[in-house]
Amino acid sequence: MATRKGRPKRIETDQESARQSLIDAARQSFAQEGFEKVSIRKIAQVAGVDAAMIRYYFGSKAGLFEATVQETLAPVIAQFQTTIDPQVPLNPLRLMQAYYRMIAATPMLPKLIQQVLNQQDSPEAFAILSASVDNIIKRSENWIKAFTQHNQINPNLNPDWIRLSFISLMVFPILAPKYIQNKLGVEVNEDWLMALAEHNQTLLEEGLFTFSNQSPNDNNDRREP
Amino acid sequence: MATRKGRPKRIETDQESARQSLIDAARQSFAQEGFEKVSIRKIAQVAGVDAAMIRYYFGSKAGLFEATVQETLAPVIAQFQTTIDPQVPLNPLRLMQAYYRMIAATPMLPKLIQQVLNQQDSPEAFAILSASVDNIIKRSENWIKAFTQHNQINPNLNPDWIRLSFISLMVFPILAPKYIQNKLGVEVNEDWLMALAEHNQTLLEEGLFTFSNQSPNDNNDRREP
DNA sequence: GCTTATATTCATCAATGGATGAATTAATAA
DNA sequence: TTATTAATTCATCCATTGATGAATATAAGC
Repeated sequence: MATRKGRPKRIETDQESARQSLIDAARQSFAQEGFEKVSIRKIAQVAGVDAAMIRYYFGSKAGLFEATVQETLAPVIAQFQTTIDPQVPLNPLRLMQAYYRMIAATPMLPKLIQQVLNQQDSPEAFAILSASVDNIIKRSENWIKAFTQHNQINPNLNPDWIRLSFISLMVFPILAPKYIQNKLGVEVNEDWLMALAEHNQTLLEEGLFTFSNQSPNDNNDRREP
Repeated sequence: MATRKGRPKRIETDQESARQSLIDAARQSFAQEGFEKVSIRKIAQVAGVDAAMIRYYFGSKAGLFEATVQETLAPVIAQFQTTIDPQVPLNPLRLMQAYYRMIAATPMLPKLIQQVLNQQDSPEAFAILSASVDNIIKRSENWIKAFTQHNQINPNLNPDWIRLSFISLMVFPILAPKYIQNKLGVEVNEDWLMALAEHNQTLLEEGLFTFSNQSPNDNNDRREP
């Protein structure tokens, strides 16, 4: 931004502060290319700022990642947590919708989360995430237990894995590689995500077929007896 | 391996060739840490070989990645393709089982595939993969069309997305970050995967609940009317 | 046996990347 | 007004990395 050295004159236009520009550029770059692949020089260039500003504001590249993830996740997770607030029992559809609204508002979130979860860098961000995950897991345990006790869950399923199934349906579409997303007609925006939530719920409730207990084999399938 | 310079004496023990050691080390390292993160020196060290061997056999780091992915994928994909051979109509359960057998035999495959699909490096490997994906997508189209024409698919579902659902259930568990896998009790070995295949199929066929069309809300759920 | 091809290590180069201190300019406090 | 603090660029250092050209030792062909 600043063309010459020294502290820039205060200007009252709406251009972002250098710090914020860096966070924005970092969020974008880290999500797209991953922590290792992007250089601080590239990020600084995208932000239109000298690379030394990263040290000034965040201490290091890792610090920038930390701050980026935290400032991106924190508000959105907080919002998410209130949406599924503990006063109201956990409802899978509502959980999924809350999650999808969160994603729609910040599309690069999934990739960022994936990175935090994979490379254990950024302990702060990891703490935020794992706390949220633990919360959901914990509450879903009660949910499943209640349903199991009332024999409402299909006895042919492994009850330990229905959370896995639920999360698979919920998360994979928005986490899949772009190539796969294109092949499968994935389009991450609010409308599409809300429709997918309905689709997923219907699938979980009713199954894939018109007539239950019908095998999904091909018409002329010849399987071993 | 060789301690001193020059071509090593031929030895009849069963130790691998340097080339093979490199491929093995690379497969391991690339899958665990990603292309950018691992250095050729690290790979060479794991392989017990000088880093210059990478240039000698593969030309470059990218060449090593290419060769690694190709030599890892090619045989396994070929096997996979025959398992779902075109003579026999595509059966989802069989497809999933074939896929899981492939994964069980080569556990680092999913991460490798993910990398190839994400970073467009390694055009050869990408070609192998996309050919296989295209094949499956194409054949599943027929499968879905047939079912749709006979009104066998739940009309409340979006037929364009049932492949997405299927693949979500199939792929996410083995692709999820380790942290999530642990939380959800994922354990990638043949037995577990085969059981998961059954679970997934049951879920798709019958849905989650004992009584169809029952809403999965909490008992005392208070949702907006 | 001599020559050529093969397989291997070693030393090093050039590029890239992250980190850092200094210089510079503006805002703010005393 | 002056001294201090804040915000910024610039030049540069140092480590890591991928690539490369020897040098060296064995195997293989004639």
